[in-house]
Amino acid sequence: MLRLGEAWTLLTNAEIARKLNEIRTLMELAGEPYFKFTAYERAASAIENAGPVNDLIAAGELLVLPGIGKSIAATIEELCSSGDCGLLRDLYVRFPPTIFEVLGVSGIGVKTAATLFERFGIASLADLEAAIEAGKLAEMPRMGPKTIENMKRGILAYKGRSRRTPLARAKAIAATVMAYVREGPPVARLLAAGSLRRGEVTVGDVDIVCTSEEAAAVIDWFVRWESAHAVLAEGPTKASIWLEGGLQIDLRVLPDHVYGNLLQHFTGSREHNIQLREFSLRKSLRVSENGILNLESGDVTTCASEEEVYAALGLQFIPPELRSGIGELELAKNNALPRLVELADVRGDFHMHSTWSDGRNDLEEMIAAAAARGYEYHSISEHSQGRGRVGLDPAELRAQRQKVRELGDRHHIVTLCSNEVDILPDGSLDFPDEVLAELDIVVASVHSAINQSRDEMTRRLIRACENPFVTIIGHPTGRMIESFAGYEFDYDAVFAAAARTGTALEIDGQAGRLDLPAPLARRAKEFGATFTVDSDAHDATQLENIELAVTQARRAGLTKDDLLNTRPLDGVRAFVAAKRSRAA
DNA sequence: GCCGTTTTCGGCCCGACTGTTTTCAGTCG
Repeated sequence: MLRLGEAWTLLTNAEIARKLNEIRTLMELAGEPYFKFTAYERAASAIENAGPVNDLIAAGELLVLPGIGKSIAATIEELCSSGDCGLLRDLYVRFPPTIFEVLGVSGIGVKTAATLFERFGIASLADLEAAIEAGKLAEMPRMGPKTIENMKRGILAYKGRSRRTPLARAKAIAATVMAYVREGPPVARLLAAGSLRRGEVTVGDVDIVCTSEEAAAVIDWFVRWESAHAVLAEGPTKASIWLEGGLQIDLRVLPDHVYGNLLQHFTGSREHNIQLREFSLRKSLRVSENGILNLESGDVTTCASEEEVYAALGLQFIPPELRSGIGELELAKNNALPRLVELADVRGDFHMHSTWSDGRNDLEEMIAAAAARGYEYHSISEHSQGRGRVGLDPAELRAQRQKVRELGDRHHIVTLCSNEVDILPDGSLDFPDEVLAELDIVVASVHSAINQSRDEMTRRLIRACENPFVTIIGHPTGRMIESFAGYEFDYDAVFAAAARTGTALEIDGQAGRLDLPAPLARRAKEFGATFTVDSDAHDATQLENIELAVTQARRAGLTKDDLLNTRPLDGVRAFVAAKRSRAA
C-alpha cells in the first residue's frame, strides 16, 4: 500500500499510456520488430482502462493486467518513480519530439514519416511544409500530386483540429447525422457504434453502422451532405467525412443479414476485437464484419444480432460498455460477467439543483420533472452557505424543507430533503452536525482549495466520509472532462474509508464531469464501496444526465446491488440510518 | 514483448479505401 507522504511522481494513467504509445511509435520508426512495438500499444490500452497505476504498483498487481509482462512492468515502474524512463530517453536521442507533429497529419503513417525523416531530415510540421513548398517530396516513390495535395489538406486539418469530443456532444452530433441518413435511400437499421456506444468519456470520431440493400445509394447520399466539410474516403460500402471543426464521421453500410457482425466489428474496442479474433482463431474461426468464417469447413456464419455473434463463438454476450480488452473475454468464457445495472433499475436521483441555488428551473418544475421520469423518490440538493450568493443558509434550508415536502406530495413523488454541502479544506463540513441531522440525505462535495497537496486532500476526503451525516461524496475526484484531471488524493485510502464508514460514492452524470471515472469506480468496488448514479441536473432537461451516469456505472462493471438509488426508499433510509447509528 | 482450453516456444486480427501502380504498399479504424 502506498503510504501518505511517499515521494512518487504521480503520473496519471493517461500520461503513462501516452508515454507507452510514444515508445511504441518511436520503436516502429526505429525499425523494431512488429510484435515488439505492438506489445507497447497493447500495454498502453490496458493502462488506459485499468485502475490507478500507482495503487496497482503499490499492491504489486501490475502484472495482472493483460499485455503487461516483466519488461513493460519495469518500464512503467520506472516512469512512475522518476517520471521518465531510459528507453524513451534513448529513442528521443534518435528522433526529436516534433516528429509526432508529422505523424499527426492525416494520411502520414510511420512508414512515410520514417522515409521523410531519413531522406530529407523532416522532423516537424514546419520542415514538412518547407519541403512541400520546395517541391522536394515529388522525388519520393509513390508520391504523386494527389498524395501531396492530401498532405497539404492534412496539415491544415492538423493545425485547426479540435480535441476529442465529449460523449454527450458526440451523441447529439451522431443523432443529427443519423437523422440526415434516414432522409435518404431506404435503410433497415442505423446505429452509432464505436467508442460512443461503449460510453467512453470522449470520442475521437463517430462510427455509424447501417444496413441497407442499396449501399451505394446510401453512401452517395451521405457524402453529398451539406454539412460534410470534406470527404476523406468514398467506396462502395464505406465513406468518411469531416464536419466543420474536424470531427470525423465514418459510415459503413452492409446488408441486413450481417447486422450483428457489422455492429460487433464497429463497436470494438480495437483491443477487444484483437483479443476476440485471436481467441476465435484458436477455434479455426476468422471473425470480421462480414461474418464468421470456419477455416476448416469454409462455411460462413452471418449473424443478425450481436448476441448471435458471441454465442457462435461460444461466449457469453459482452455488453458494449465492457469491451475494452481488460479481461472481459475471460469472464465471458466462464459465463461470469456481472449483470450490469440498467437505467430501469434506478428508482431515484439524489443530486439536482433549483433556482434556490444555481439551477435554472424552480423547485416545482424540478420536482414535477423528477416525477415525470417515474422516480419513486429523489432529493433536492442545493449548495451550502459557503458558496455565497448561490448557497443556502440554515434558515433557508429549513424553509426549503417544508416546501419540498408539500410539492412532492402534490406531484406524487417522495421528495427528500438534502443539500450538497461543501467539504471545507480541513475536511469539516459547511454546516454543523445539528443542521445536517435535519436532512434526509447529505451529499458532500469539494468545491474549493482544489490544489491542496495529495496528503491534505486525502485526509480531507476521509474526514468527510467519517462524518456520520454524510451519505454521499459528490463528484469525488472533481475532474472536468475537457479541462481538469481532478484533485490528487490517495484513491485506495479514500475508497477504503468510504466502504468502512458506509458512505456512498457518487457517479455524477453531468456531461462535463462523469465522476467517478469508470476505472476508479471499478477499483472502489473492490473495496466494497456503495455507489449512487446522479444527474447533478441544473435544469429539468438535465435530469436525463442520469443516463450518462448509468453508462459509466456499467463501464465500471457495477450491478444493481452496488448502487444505493436502485433500492426501495426503505433501503435508502436504512443505509442512512445505519451509518448514523454506527457513529452514535 | 507477451502469452497458452492445441503451445513455456512459436506464434501473434481483419478488411476497406487510396493513390500509385500494372499488382500493391500504406493508412486507417
